[in-house]
Amino acid sequence: MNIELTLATAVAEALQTLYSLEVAPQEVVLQKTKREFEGHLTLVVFPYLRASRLSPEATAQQIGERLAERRDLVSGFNVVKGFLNLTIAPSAWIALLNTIAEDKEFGVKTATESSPLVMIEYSSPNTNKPLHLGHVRNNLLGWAVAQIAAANGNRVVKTNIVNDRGIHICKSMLAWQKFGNGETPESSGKKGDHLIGDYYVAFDKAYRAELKDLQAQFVAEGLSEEAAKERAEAESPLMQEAREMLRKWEQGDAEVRQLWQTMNQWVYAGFDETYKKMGVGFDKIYYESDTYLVGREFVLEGLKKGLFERHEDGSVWADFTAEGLDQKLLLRSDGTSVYMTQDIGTAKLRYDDYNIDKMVYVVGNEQNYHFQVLALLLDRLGFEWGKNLMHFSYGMVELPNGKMKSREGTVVDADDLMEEMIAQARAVMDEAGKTADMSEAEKQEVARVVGLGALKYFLLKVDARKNMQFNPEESVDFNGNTGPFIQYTYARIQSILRKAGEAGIALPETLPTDIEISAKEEALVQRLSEFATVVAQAGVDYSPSIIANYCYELVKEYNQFYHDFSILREEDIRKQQFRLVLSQNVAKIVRTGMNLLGIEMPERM
RNA sequence: GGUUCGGUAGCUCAGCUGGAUAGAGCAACAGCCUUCUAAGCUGUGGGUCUUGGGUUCGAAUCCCAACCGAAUCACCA
Repeated sequence: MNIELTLATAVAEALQTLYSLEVAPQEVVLQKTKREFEGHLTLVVFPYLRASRLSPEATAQQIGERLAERRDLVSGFNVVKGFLNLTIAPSAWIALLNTIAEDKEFGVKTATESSPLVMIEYSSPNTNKPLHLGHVRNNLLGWAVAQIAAANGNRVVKTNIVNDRGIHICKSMLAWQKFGNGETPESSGKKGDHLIGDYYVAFDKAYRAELKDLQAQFVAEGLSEEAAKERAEAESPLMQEAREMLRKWEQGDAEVRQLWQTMNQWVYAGFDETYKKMGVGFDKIYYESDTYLVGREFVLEGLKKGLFERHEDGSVWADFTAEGLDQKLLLRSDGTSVYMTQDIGTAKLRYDDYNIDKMVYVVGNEQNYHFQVLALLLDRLGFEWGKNLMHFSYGMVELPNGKMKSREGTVVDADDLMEEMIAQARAVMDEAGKTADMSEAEKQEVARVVGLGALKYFLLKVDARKNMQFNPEESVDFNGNTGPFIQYTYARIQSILRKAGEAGIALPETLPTDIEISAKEEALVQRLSEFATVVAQAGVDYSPSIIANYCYELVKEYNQFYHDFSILREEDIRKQQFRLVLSQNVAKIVRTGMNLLGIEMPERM
């Protein structure tokens, strides 16, 4: 039962009989009737005027009369200029609600073995500092995109490439050796990622102090400010030590490797905790320390095949001037890998591990250029999905006074943020006092679900492509277009259903189609049925925000309904049953939608 | 400068495969808790959809240009 398609087919038939016009039902555009007009679906007849050779009004009237013959479907119509507003028969809405109700996974398609395999890379952290607000947006988007892809019948592999090697981790290691006293997560009571992050900051601080001293010294020796700065950067002992450590790491120096292993393990333990709290996870994790050499070999192979060129100093480049881009460095003159090389290596390993049909990289928009080049590179190297790779590019999260800057201490830490949201949810809960009868454990669980729901919804409701503003004060608002508002409505529906159950009200498997229902109820059923389209659309556009906004609109509409109709006090049992089934399905669909976004729903709040 | 992306209410954002009088939330103001959970509902005020052209029955939506903002164009990742 699909009203829109049935109606579109009827319209196509009408166009055929009336005007001998061949139009596929899929091409017939029926839009939702605007609130100010009567009707459910509207056909814009302007496109058919050429065929009808009549005025817009007359054409609409003619098609309307034709459609009105389908009494099971259309109960009336009206014409406003070139707009044919069609009113769908109440029985059709009830039948539609029945089909929605019997489908436990309405709007969601399941994958089969032959479904396309989509690999989604997201998160991709560096191991030298804890996750911050920017990562949170990445993780939530990545998880949601994966869920949506799966809901559209794809096989999905969620992957993470951990940037576990390089100068950045050496800085933390060095600082830990030089400035620390051998503290561990256990001894310090800090999460591993935070501990390492602190040493990274310590390195940076010491390095800057050192640079400043050196620069002053060189200026005193007669160099200009600029030249002194350059020389200081080149000669900084701390940085040289870090580089030396990286060299040792690459040579496999046992001691350095040991330290590296230990410290990375601390960080992973910390990340795991954060991921778990955030509710995200991965099917397969790759480590850059495993992939960077693969990439190098692959580039050298490509070089042999003449795909790339070697410059005099020994560096290897890919030339994309023909594609309108620049030359891109692939190997440094000393033969070591760069970022791009590693991505090639990772791609190669993934291609060996999985039969990937589509690769999606969830990475910030500051890397748009990188992925443009990577697509061309992979294509040139012969990866079938190379040119079809999708860079799911999202905008930055800005604070009210600009970007997050670690040096200014304005970085919003992921762990802190989640804790604050949960604490805030708890405070609101306690103040409202509705959950006074809950156990402490239940209260904590509800606060967790609501606090995280607020954060997740806030970050996902905005179009991913856009930069967005995160106002720490406003974002803890739980009123209006927020996650908690949606969760609250859901919890209320659950409450009604519980009470109905306690009162012994049984819900029929199938509602009879001759119940009298109101326009608001019809509109709600219509809204519910749109969910399938919304999920499909979100799958095409890779857009979690479409689902978020749909959930909000559905819930908002339900709330108005909720205030207009009492359900448990309704005397007409058939009407009551209809409303209960309707509410139940609103809850079901909202839960499905929110779960796609990684947002849990509380049974009470 | 090149490339890419954005500019919608005081603020944060929907709407963008062209359709009727451009929508929410926040903030402001006025109402609604003996009635299924007030994290709610109702109402009021708030807009030359950056600007200028073009396409057409019709443009916030598509095209071109300008202006403003962001990102990027490293032997960093």
